[in-house]
Amino acid sequence: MSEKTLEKTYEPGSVEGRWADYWIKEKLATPGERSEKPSFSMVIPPPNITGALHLGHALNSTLQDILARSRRMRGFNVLWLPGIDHAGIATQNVVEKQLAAEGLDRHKVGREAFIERVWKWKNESGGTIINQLKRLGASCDWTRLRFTMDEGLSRAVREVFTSLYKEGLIYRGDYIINWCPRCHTALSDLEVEFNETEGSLWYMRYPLVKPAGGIEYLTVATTRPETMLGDTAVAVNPEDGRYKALIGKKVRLPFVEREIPVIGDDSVSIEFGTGAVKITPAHDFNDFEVGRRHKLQSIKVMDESARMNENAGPFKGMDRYEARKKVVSGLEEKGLLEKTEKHKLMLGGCYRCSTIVEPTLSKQWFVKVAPLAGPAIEAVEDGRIKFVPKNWENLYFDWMRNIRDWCISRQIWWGHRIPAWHCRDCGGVTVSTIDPDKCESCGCKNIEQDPDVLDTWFSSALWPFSTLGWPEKTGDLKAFYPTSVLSTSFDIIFFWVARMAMMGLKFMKDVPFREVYIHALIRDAKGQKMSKSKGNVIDPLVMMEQYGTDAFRFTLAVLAAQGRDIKLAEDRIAGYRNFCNKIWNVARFTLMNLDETFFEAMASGRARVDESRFNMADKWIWERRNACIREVIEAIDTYRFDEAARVLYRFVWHELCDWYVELVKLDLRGESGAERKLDAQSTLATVMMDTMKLLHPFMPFITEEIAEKLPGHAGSLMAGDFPKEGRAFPDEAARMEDVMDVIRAVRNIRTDMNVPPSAMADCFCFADDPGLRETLSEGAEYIKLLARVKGLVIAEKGERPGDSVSAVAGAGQKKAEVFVPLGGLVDFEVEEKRITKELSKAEGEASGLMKMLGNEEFTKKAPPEVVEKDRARLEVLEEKTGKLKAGLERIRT
RNA sequence: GGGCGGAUAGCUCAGUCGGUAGAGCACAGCCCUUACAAGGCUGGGGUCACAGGUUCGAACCCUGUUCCGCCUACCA
Repeated sequence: MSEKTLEKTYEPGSVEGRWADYWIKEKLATPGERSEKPSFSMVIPPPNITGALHLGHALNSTLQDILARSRRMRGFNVLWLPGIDHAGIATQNVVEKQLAAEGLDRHKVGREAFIERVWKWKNESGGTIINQLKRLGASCDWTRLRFTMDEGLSRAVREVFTSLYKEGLIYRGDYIINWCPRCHTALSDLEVEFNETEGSLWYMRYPLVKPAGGIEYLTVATTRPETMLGDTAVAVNPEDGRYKALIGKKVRLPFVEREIPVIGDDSVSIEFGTGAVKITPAHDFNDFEVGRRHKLQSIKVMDESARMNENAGPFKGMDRYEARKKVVSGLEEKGLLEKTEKHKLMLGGCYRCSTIVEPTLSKQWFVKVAPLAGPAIEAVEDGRIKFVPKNWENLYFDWMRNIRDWCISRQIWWGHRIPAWHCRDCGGVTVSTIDPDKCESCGCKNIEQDPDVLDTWFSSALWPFSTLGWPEKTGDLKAFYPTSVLSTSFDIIFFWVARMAMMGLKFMKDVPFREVYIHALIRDAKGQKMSKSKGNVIDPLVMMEQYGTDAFRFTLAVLAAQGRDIKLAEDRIAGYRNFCNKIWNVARFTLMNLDETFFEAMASGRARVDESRFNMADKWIWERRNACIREVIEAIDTYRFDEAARVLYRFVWHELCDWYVELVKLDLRGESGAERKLDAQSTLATVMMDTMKLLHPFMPFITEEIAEKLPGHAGSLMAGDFPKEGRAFPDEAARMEDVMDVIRAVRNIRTDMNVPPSAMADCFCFADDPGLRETLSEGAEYIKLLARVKGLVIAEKGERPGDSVSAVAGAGQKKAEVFVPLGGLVDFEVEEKRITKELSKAEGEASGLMKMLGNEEFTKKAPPEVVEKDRARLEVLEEKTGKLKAGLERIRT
């Protein structure tokens, strides 16, 4: 007995923390400085500093960890760089809430003190997700942890901003942007989330200044009546016969009594509404464009909180929704409201606070995207960046080709402050990487830095090179840029992938990553999106606590099929918890069977696995092991994590545990001699260790815990190597399968004939093929042990034993007829049914094959190997049906 | 409106070259056989959404239909 015994069940809670700490303490995820090994690098998609680990993070981190650990074990110099982003708006919201609780607000506190406060919050409670990732076992290089507001990364931001500005790719201008009236900041197009809402369409009459041809007024339809106060035109389609004559005429805007022109513009749909559209350039994206085309005046009617301003006449001071009601009722009183219809529309809300966004004219900083997008499109077109699965490329192209300029300024304080200084004297703008002390234009010192900060995604776009030290020319950049792969969710292809591609190509002259793996989205068991409001959120930390991190990780991996959403049900995790326990117990079995003699042999080097000393069972498991290694590597390299996990599951449970462990028990008992016992122990121990290595990228904790106790292992699996395929034994493995088939056939008979498991049976195997007889003789002890057989006879043919039940065994080329005598216990009726069933199945299959082989078209046109395969199959089936028929004959006579 | 994806066992899903439809879970029967009852053995269960087409042969390729997701869009 080994001293290293295991508990009967696996207790993840007691081992996970120890290993997580150990990996970090030993810095096992830190790549070698000057490594000869090929590089493999990834940057983590930086989670928000305000965030907690959710299933999306857990999935993505698990998959990345599988990549990182397997590559590391396979001899790559792996860098997986972790970090977090500063989440400008979200973080500011958190701290503003704190201030509000103290009866303060950021304006009372002041900019400098406020930012200090945010840093304080960051240091105290920000980035909890980092610890949660460590808990998940993520093998990031924690010594390289980065934060978007770090000094180095901030320098990269300034460098990029300045460079793009000098090149004219960053500009400042009056544009219509999405404004959040609660956060008081501009939002980029992507930060607005649209939802279908039940609204109304109001039909409003604008009186003509000079009624003509009996027409008194023009009716326009709108979903936002309050914006009419800022209307500066009414547009109609120039092709619209109804209104053609009115183009150039004027209408009088109710309430504010402004005279505005009727204009012709192609963008107006003739069919929708009345065919006449009110134009509010200061509060609508489309109207803004129309306004530019027709050089219309823009009149803002709301302030930064979306309250009506001085331009709103009698509605000044009202909230926009109150104003809407008052405008509608006012029009009604004047008889200018024609009708109201129910109308579904898409309303945009702030992605941080869901407040309905107000399109507003405002002075903002923009990145001119088109010149940057071109090269980024090309990089995907010519394959320098590959998407997996490939169809996501379409989404990328669509967006990149229809891209609008990116609004990068935010009216908040937490973030990278825009490195632009405005001159109070001459109005000139000075943009610089280092704080200037005078105006570039007039040389005066009366300058002031722009108050705005940059969109958080601006710094995230630089992440793949800023984290490696850019703009310094560092060794890390040289070794790890471009990164090998970026793993992320499809919903940030726009936010992040596309922008990284643009910035990487612009500033590094190379793609930021060679492959982009887009993982699935996790939904609940019913296929619904998880959300706090629905209450169907599964907390990964709770799952890890309850079922063990390894079980949880394995579940995520096995569900991560490409191109499909993941429906996560808790009982799946429980299922893989059982798998962990199975692994634990086969390890337990192994350790229980490695005795003193074995350890002594180990010490003297005699217990090394020796392929030339394998017996039939050893060769079979070795063959399966080789296949497992091959298939796992192939699957991981093509991002088929589900396939890899399935292969492992099958190997461990159905090959190693169900068969090899049962087969090897014979030799472990010492009945085949001490030498054979030692060989069996060596094979078992080796296969177990290899199994731990194979599983390690998926289940890092349990595998380390077990490997530590297995003989001949020191240190960590993580730092060790990955198993390599060994010698192949295809023919020997097939022979083992023939033996297994006989075992299955006997078990089958036993169950069907209700032979109690405790009763031993006799068995006769008749086989024409001498090779098969030899195989079965070699496997005789296995058949006895695993099919619970007492007396076993193997012969070419013989007297059919009396009162026996028969079956035909063999998945291989040749069939054996198996008889189990049951004394007086045979229920011939049951037996007849059994055989008839099997016979009809075989005959059905055979007749299908015969029909096909009888078809000349098939034999002529199908590839010869397919025809040959089917011929052989038919032959085997005919042998089988013959034997079954003979069996039936015997029963009936 | 445009685009993408899906429909295979009771459930969740694999199925890569077009060549015998698979797994896990669930279910049923028997079993506490010394690694494991979070287990073992055995079994039942499918018109591959529907209709055509291509082919010797289709779950797979093509066309159309139905249903279900998701993403996008300036019909105010």
